[in-house]
Amino acid sequence: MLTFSEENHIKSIFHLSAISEEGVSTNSIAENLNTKASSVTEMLKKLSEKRLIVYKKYHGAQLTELGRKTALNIIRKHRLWEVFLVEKLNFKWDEVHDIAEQLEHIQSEKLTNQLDKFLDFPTQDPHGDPIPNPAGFIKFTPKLKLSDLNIGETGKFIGVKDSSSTFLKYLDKRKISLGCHIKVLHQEDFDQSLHIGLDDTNLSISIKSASNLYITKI
Amino acid sequence: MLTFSEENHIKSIFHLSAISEEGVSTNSIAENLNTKASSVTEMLKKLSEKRLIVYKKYHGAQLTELGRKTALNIIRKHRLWEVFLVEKLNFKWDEVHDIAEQLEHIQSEKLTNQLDKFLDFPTQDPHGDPIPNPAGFIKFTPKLKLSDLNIGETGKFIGVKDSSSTFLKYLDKRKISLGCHIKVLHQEDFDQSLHIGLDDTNLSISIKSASNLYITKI
DNA sequence: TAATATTTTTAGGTATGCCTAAAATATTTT
DNA sequence: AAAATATTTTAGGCATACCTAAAAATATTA
Repeated sequence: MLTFSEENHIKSIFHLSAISEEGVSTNSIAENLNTKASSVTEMLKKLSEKRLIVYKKYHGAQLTELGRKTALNIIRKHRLWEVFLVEKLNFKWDEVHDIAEQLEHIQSEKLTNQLDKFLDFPTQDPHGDPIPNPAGFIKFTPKLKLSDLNIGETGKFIGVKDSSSTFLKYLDKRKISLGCHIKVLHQEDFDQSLHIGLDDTNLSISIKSASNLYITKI
Repeated sequence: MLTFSEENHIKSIFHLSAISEEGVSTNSIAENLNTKASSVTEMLKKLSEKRLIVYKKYHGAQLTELGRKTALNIIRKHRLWEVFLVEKLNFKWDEVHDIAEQLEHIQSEKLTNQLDKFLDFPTQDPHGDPIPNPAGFIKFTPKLKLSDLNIGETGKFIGVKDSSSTFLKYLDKRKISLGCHIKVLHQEDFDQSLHIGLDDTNLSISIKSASNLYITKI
């Protein structure tokens, strides 16, 4: 049985591992968890004793197979709860994270599996991230961007890559909101900008903006 | 924001208050929470400072109005989650308590209210206990026993008063299991024993046993 | 490669929530 | 009402999970 803090550290190391193959640095974990490097060092020693990570002083942490399984189980729970909140309780995409952060720590394998069944075994969470199966297997599917679609295809807007407030305001102004359906109508040759159909209106967005929008094909 | 431990103490005091009008004793709380009297004393001081209880040294604790509201909110969450687990995730009555003990601490008013709506505003949990409304109002309905039914009425078996293993074995042998429907067919004059209909079989049980079975009318 | 800068660890401190044992208070019995 | 018993509080410890500041190790750069 792990504490909330231990679980959060494991999860953090998992997410940060995706970025580089190297050990995950103490500072990056501290930053990710809004805590201090010295606190992380203590925790790394503990997790190492519990065989969840391999830790060498001054050289960061790497998850063991056990640690990876543990992380994926937490992520599985997090994402299943997010699906539940959005699909069953009518939450919006951007409201679910904090609640799922709490729910992901609930301990009951049966609960997780029954929830999975109740939701009809979803493969993605509301942000388009894959949901690990009970064995901790995760299907790695690179996130699709709007700019990856071919002319004529339609996508559902599920997230942003760069979430700077300037960009979010840009989206607001153009009424591009989460969950809306976007059809790629045409691409300009000279600047690669895209003409897109959104509800009943057409508009044009730069290739830079288009590659900042995550979508799922529909 | 209260810690899990603070919430558990508040809940414990609420449940123990139902028994007597007096202040709830340190020892009874300790026993209820599987902890020690000295730990409870510390906590009572803290809860008193937070205006959740009135605490006088050596004379136990009583909830303030704020404390009562707090307790009822936790109980509301606990019971709503129990309904969710039984009705939506197919848990059995006796499997839900430990999970609900965890879920009752999740902080999100919106979550609680959306869950309430999703479950179609249930008024009772799977054990027949009433669910407080968002304002902390609880409809006190004395638990019905099988012996309270009139001849011809049918009840759903939702719990036992005395849960001694001899009694549970007695129920097992007679195939009286949680959730089953029991119709009162006839009462013997000389010993008040009841003839009851259970699925396709009839059987006879003593008035003592009948007043040990909690039911809801259906 | 030596000096400097950055990162990480260690050392020592705090709050929470638990514990045991001893002291203080309340209750019951004689 | 005094003695015996039971309950409750205080005092002092322990583990977790945080913190700051100083020391140690690593990385960078001149």
